[in-house]
Amino acid sequence: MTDAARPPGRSASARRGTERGTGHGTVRGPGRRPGPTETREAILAAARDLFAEKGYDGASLRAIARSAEVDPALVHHFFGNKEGVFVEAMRFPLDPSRLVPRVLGAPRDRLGETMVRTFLEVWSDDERRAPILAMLRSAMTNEQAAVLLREFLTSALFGRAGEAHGIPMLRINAAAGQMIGVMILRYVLQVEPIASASSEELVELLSPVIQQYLA
Amino acid sequence: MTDAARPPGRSASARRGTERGTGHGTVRGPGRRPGPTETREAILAAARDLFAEKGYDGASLRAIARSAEVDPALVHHFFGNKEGVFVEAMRFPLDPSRLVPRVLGAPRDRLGETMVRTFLEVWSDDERRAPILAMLRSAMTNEQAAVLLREFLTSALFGRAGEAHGIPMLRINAAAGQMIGVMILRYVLQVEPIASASSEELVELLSPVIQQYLA
DNA sequence: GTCTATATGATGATAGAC
DNA sequence: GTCTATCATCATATAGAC
Repeated sequence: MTDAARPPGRSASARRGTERGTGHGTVRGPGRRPGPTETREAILAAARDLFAEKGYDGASLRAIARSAEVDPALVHHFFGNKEGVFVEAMRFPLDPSRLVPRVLGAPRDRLGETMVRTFLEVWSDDERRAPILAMLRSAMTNEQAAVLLREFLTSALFGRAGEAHGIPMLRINAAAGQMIGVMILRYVLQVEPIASASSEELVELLSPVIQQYLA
Repeated sequence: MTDAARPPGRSASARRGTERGTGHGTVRGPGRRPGPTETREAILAAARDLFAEKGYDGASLRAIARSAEVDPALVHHFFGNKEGVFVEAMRFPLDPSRLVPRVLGAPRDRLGETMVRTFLEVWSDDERRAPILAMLRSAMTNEQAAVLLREFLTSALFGRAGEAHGIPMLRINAAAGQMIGVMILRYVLQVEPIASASSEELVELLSPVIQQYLA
């Protein structure tokens, strides 16, 4: 179902406040409520966080509803089923059509550094890390999610990079493996000292290796 | 409502399908059966497989019992609770006191190659890959498992390597990240072409990088 | 749009019969 | 040692009232 029917403008509402139900702080005039816009987004935000933390199987619809402070039945109402919530929450985890050209558009002798910086930039940002972590965690134990992530990696990222610059696919895989592995150690397992290392330290450490793979 | 009559679903006492044997060829005289040895091991074998496939949270005790063809209550009888099964199944996923010296005992100019070969050897073997995959999958979504794996990595593997050879810990982390990331792409996500690459191809591809980190 | 109520089934765990 | 029976809790999903 498309979100064709959106109420115009007007975003003031006490929907997600600390208290719900009777007695909002904001006085609302007569007329219909602002519509599903806010609730829908609240559910998606909660879903992204929970999928990121627990993976697809570990994040329950009820927990998502609880976190978004809505009724579990509403989640079904908006998205049909759990898979619907997931694919919607995973929409545009990152935009490869922007990121890949940015990395590969760098001077040939700085490909490695640029890729490392791009990776670190995305993973440092909570908002952008969440959907990626969600995909990764889900793909580790859920076959459907694994297929989704594999397709995304091969066609949207690796393929785009390979055909445009003639870099052997195996080397792209190795470079990606280096970055993914480091991100898991840093952000998931939180192994020291790499978890606390600064971005600059990591750029210095990893750039030569990625450069070696890509050039 | 109490569902009093639950169909057992399988025949009375078809004990084990695969003959796991006692291991020693000695003929046993009359008397009582060898005890719980077989059943216990069967449960652990099934647990290792299921934890490897689904991770800690995804593998249920009932599924483990089903796979081992024993009653679910037996699992509790032997191991107390789910955590008990897990720690028992994870006993000696690999022996760091053998592997680390083997890698670091190599000639200095072949450290990288030796580490890559050791990694590939362990991961290529289904029996040895299973418990590692189980730990990794579990650690991705379960905090307790993550602590377990982090402790194991830092103290048993990285620490041992670092203090003995004066290699900066951050470089060890980076090398481990490279190998872990590649193993995930190869064995979990099964991204091509790295999933189908031969061991020799990977040795050629990865050894220089690991060498660079460790030397 | 929102919620109550409910159908249906799986999970971890325990008590106790043989 | 092995199993039946049961508990309390959680899950996904649906039907339908307001």
